[in-house]
Amino acid sequence: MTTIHTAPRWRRRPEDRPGEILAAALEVFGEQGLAGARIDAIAARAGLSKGTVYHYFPGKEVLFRELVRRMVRDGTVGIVPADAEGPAGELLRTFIRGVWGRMRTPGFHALYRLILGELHHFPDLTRFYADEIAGRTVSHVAALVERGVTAGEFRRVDPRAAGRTLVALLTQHALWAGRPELFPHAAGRTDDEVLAEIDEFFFRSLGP
Amino acid sequence: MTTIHTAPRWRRRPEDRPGEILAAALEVFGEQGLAGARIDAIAARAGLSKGTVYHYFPGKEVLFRELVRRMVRDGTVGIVPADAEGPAGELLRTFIRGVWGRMRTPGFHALYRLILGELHHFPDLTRFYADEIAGRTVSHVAALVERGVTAGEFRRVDPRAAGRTLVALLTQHALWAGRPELFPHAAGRTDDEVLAEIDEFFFRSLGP
DNA sequence: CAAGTTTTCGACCCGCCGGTCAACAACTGT
DNA sequence: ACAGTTGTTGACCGGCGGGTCGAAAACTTG
Repeated sequence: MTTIHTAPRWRRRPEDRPGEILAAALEVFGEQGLAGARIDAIAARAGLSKGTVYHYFPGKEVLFRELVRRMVRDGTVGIVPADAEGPAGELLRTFIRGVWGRMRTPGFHALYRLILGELHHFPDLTRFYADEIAGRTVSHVAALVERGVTAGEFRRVDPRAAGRTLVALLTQHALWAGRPELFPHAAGRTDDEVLAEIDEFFFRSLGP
Repeated sequence: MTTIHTAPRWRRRPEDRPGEILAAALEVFGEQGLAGARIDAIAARAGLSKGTVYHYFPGKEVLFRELVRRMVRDGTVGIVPADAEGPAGELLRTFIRGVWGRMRTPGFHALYRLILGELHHFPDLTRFYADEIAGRTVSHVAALVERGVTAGEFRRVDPRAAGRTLVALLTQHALWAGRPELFPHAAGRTDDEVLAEIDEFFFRSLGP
């Protein structure tokens, strides 16, 4: 008599589940919004059943909070480096490439949509995002611009205005690039071309 | 015996109802999203009961469609004027002021949020928006920039890239200005100051 | 391999909300 | 003043989906 070791119908992988669930949640929340997302859909996209989701997260709202909090935190890592050496223009260009790279990942759209559309339900997360992301990035650019101004590398501009300008250009172009069916202006442009456009316009207006 | 004409408990105003309902719907949809908005809430905000909403609109989705369609259509009127006389710089500045004025109304946020977050449920509206708004505005700016370039008023730039730049700046700054608790960068700036920033940056990078 | 542990499943419960409808109140015409 | 019309109401229904829970399957330990 041969004992047949069939493959188990499913495996226990408690280490990986939370991450898988959060990844699926980002997709579904990003497409359907907080209210429109169904837990069944998140579970299915993660290859699980609903009960398992509730085994790791106590409810929809907590899952949402955890997701946003993690995304926002991870989004900052590496984006805002300690002040480095070199001309401000170079530092700004590496910063631009770094931010652009992150913004062109599929997760960025979902996250931005959630921040814009759902974050007001969570005042603490609103404050967290405003402080950790929105405020910091502009301030960081402003600091770099200011260095360039005092070094005579750029003309005298309001550093914070320049920071807003750059962040606005990057954000909006990333949004457009991710939804070509909705924003046809950028159709046919590669990421590098778009980046070159932004670079050209931004630094041109900083020149003396 | 005196006949007392008490004021009626409610009045029949069939002409005004659709508009009132749509206005309330814009607010509630804007705050809660398509799935999160409750018809009761829309009715209450319009000072009506749920049944009346269903008297004028056959259902939630149709109400949403009607709302977006009307908003998008009204949003274009006057924004894109026929080609007028004068230097391109002047035409661009009046265009900028016009667009900025519309974008700084409270309805713009709600609408933009809905376009970004919900419009993918309605492919026909997606196409409609892409064609009527997103495409046209950038093309319009590009046309004006091109005039300025051939007239020697601006340096030689890619007109469409310039169009994207301007629209990106206006859109993001309007978004920020409407949510200061989420985007603290622009705190304390008046609309005119923001507009001056955009103007300065944009035209500076068009100069020879 | 047996007993114990923990992950996973899926059937079930129940409150909420989109949608319905009959009654009613505000109008209109005569 | 009365009948007819229709805008408006609010109680009601049914399905959907968030959340629960017992049982079964996958591991672990000895």
